[in-house]
Amino acid sequence: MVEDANKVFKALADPSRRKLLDRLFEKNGQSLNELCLQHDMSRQAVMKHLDLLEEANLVVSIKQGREKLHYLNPVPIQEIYSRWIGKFEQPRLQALENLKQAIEDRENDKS
Amino acid sequence: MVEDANKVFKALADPSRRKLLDRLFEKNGQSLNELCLQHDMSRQAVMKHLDLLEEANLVVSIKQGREKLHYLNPVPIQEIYSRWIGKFEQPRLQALENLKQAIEDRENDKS
DNA sequence: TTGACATGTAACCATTTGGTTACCTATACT
DNA sequence: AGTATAGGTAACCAAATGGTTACATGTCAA
Repeated sequence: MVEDANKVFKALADPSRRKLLDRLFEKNGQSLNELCLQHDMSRQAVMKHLDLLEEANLVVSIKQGREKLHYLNPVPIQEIYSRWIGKFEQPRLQALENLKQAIEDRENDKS
Repeated sequence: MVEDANKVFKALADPSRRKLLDRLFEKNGQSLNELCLQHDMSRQAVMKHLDLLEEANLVVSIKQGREKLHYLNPVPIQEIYSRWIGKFEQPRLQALENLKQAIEDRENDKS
């Protein structure tokens, strides 16, 4: 599966969708209606958000009778971390050092 | 500084802005014009993206003469990871552990 | 089989977003 | 002083986004 990082980032960009992930984190396998109870918008709006989360592969759903149960899939988040975010963490201290140095240089120019 | 996670997520949601961060990762402290050379859009558009990155505190800039130099600030990304993303990773490792255990159990049943 | 419930689809709307062009300001170089 | 260079502001535009309402479909249970 070639995961589309852009879809994941876009999906994570909206607070309502992050809240949905939070709710699923608290209780996995909730139905659409169940998730709607905690969100102050129409069922259809919640469904749209869930669709985006599914397209980003952050949520997996299973139809069970007339209900559709939603499960968290943490893999894309982990992939984003290791492939994209992690590389910023390692040089973090060095970057801060460079920043500090740049500021100090500027201060020296003033005096 | 109470960092606004929403601004960070929104800033990271656009591929052009992630590319800007990537360019700064390769070479820190670039000027606006320098960054424009690698992006197929107007200088003003790049500037807007950099403004958003600054508002999200992902980039810090310093005016030096007539140039404005841009530096990467990895702190918000690290904070997002530890506060929000990390909590999804931990259960994932647990899930993998469970899977590993299940496989080992099955292997033991065979023997 | 009929009614209630859970989900799906479609049309529509306001606001945000990501880009443009045109013009303005500030600094450096001769 | 005058010109080139680097950056800033503003008005504008098309498309994407996040929501709505109205209606349709599928499933359970009496």
